[in-house]
Amino acid sequence: MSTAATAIRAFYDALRERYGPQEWWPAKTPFEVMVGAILTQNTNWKNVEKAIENLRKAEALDPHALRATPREKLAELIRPAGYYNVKAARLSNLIKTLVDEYGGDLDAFFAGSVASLRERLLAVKGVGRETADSIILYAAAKPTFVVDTYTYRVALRHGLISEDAAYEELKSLFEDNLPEDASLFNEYHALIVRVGKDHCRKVARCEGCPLERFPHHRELPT
DNA sequence: GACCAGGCACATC
DNA sequence: GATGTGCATGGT
Repeated sequence: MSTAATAIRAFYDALRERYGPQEWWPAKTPFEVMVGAILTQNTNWKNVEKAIENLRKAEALDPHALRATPREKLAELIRPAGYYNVKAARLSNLIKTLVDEYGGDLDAFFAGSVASLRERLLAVKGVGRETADSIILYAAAKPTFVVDTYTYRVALRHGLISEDAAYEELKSLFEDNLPEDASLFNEYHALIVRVGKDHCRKVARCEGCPLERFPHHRELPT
């Protein structure tokens, strides 16, 4: 087995042992996962929760209701999540596709291969690679590895990648060295976010990190 | 008051 | 293809 594969698996074991199952994504339904995936772009999850709660209270948290909500009203409701005008437009784009082309039926929207679903999602303006992968993994429960800032930081700080590693490179690093299993990808990404929040922020607190015994403490780019 | 947080599209070179 | 910029709230 390659060095990378050994490290990827050892990291997982160490994280899983320390933290246990994460039971992601923190949402009640696949549709809420989709909404949350847009709202959490470059944004603290706590703020997203407030926005989702506003949508719920306004009874706008389902495909058809959200489709019928005017842009300005939507922006107002999701305000706590920040970038509210941009996100209202992005959310509208995604919901418009879901409702107008798939009748608001998530199973229909999610049908087919991971590759085809990913293309379908990336065609929506406002859905980039991380958002698409999050929806595929956490809403559709299909195997794709989600890369985010935490994935990058943890992998860089612990010597798995170089500073200029691209998204797809990081994604392949995990996918090529793990069995193709949606449950495993789900758990692994959630654990990375967990250790990222606890220990691997821009200003790292490496003491007590479950990955402490691995090569670490490489500086992050500014 | 600065810094940070589970990105993305767009302009420009 | 790489790099820079606007978008915005709420917690530390």
